[in-house]
Amino acid sequence: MDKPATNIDTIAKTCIAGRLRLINRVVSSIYDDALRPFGLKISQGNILIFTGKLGIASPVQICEYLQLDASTLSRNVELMRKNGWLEEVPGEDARSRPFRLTEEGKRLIESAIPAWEKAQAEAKELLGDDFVSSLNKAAKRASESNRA
Amino acid sequence: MDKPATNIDTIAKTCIAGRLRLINRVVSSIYDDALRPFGLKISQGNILIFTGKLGIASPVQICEYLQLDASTLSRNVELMRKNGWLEEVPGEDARSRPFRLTEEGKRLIESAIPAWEKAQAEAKELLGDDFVSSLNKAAKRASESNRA
DNA sequence: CGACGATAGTTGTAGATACAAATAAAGCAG
DNA sequence: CTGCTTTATTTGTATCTACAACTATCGTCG
Repeated sequence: MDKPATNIDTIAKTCIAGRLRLINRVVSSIYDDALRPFGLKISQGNILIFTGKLGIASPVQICEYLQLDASTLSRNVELMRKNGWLEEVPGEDARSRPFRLTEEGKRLIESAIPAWEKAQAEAKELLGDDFVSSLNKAAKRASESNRA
Repeated sequence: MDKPATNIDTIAKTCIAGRLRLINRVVSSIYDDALRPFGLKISQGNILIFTGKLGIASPVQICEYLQLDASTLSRNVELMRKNGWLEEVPGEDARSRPFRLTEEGKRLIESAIPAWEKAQAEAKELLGDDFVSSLNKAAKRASESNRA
């Protein structure tokens, strides 16, 4: 009710961003470790997955879904294209550079699924059911937020 | 009960790491925007906060609390030292390089608190109470996990 | 059709992040 | 005291990330 003076200890104990970033580091490392044998990191893995879901994906679509900066996606796509996992698809609008999974990209995903399942189980175990169940709703909200 | 074949759609809909990374991007940008007038980002802010909490902090302590790689911290500390927010403190063990907040660093934190409060409120509003309440427990677990 | 604003991507720059390898000092076994 | 192991940190390298600025194309209004 009252508004106590915020101090360093309060921030250390309650900062949402700090906690999220910490959890993010730990969880990403779980998935990165599991996917390392495939030369894949979860950052790129999620882009591949959404590309596969869309069939033909435009950068702007992926950026909107994942709330990624366009320049970040651009560089990630370039790397995955070099790896042979994605290929460009010519489209009508010359401004856009849509892309899709290559056959090799599809095979990569298929082969990495057991590793993903293992990481997913480990993350669930670590974070607890409460947190994981509330994650969906929060992610939906965040994905739909239009911060710039 | 049964174990259905995991497919791309399942992963897209359920991947914990993907959701966390998405939320992390959105939430970090809320705090970064709020802190930008101070030349501070939330990544460095959290290190400053924990340093302040400890008084004199060693890299290894901060890394353990925040589950940060030592090399990451090393570079972040170097930047903040150049900014005049942190200073080294000589210690007994010549292997360690403990540091603490400078007066300027303390003033920076004090002045940025209202901006932090604003970002914190915005993040809470965006993510919802369920998620935020489950965050503490999850972060504690993640912080104590000894991956690595 | 021509100018102009909106949309889509890329490039320059910089910080955040981690892994592997290198460096340096402490501790310990003998 | 000497050599080996452990601990603490830094450096090399690469990816992830975003902001600002730039380029190219599209749409539209006249």
